[in-house]
Amino acid sequence: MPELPEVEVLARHLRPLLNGKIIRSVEVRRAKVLQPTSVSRFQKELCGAKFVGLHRRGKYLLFELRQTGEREILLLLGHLGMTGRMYLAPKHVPLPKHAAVVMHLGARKFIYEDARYFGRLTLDISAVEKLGAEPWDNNFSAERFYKKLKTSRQPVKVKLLDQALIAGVGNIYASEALFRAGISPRRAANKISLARTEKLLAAIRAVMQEAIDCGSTIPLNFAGRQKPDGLFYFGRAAGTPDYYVERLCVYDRAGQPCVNCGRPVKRMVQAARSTFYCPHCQKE
DNA sequence: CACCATGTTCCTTG
DNA sequence: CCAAGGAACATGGT
Repeated sequence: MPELPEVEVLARHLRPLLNGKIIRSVEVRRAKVLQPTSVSRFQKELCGAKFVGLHRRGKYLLFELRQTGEREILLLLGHLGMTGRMYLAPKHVPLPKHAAVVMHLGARKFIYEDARYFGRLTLDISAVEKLGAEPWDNNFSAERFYKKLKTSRQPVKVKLLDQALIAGVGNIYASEALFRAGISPRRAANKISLARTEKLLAAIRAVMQEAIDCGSTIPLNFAGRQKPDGLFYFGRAAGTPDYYVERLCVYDRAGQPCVNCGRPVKRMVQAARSTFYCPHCQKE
């Protein structure tokens, strides 16, 4: 469930649940997700530690932990990959098939499960240093965005997925933001005007903020495995009965009418990923 | 069986 | 050296 808005909503959900909880023991069922941290080091560092904070950076979660009586804060980095989930469950419930890491917290346990094991839960936090700006970072102006885009001839859609440029945009919200800004996904990054870049940055922020608001409003079951559980790509804001009615404008809507002009939404492949767009509303 | 999937990293090619 | 493209990772859904 993994672009910036989903991770942000998850962080807000988990923060109060984990805060103050002490890790009694750690079960690693798939060592791959800890890499390059070893299972023994992971267990040694985490056992007895207390959760004292939780932050999001891009699509990453940063858990802050502290051993009793110690000053130093230990950082644990989480990433959900494509199919990762993190949630708390009562201690006695059976583990899901793809549980990768389980932290026993007493009455409850913290579960990281991931059907495809593309995600991470590791003490190696080096990935965060490589990230670009947060979309709302005051230091990240349209001018700076524009200068970054100037250095590449790649299609703008592909550049939006570059986490070193701007952190947190994934395949769904890249298409949505470009539709919102009226920019063709095919447009070369270095050929976008400053004025268009301003529209694009505003669109990215708006699309992300609306998704966060949506995810904060609709009922979510983070432990569930049904389609809308813990996800809100397909949610509609406010707790209306039809909350999983399509909310996105173009993503996964190939062949359906554009919400703007009524002409069919198209799908194409860029850098081996699907892009959805309206050829009429998004000119080159 | 074929093809698709919210992400990142590594290898190859030009 | 760099940018760009594609495969790999591993599993499940349609």
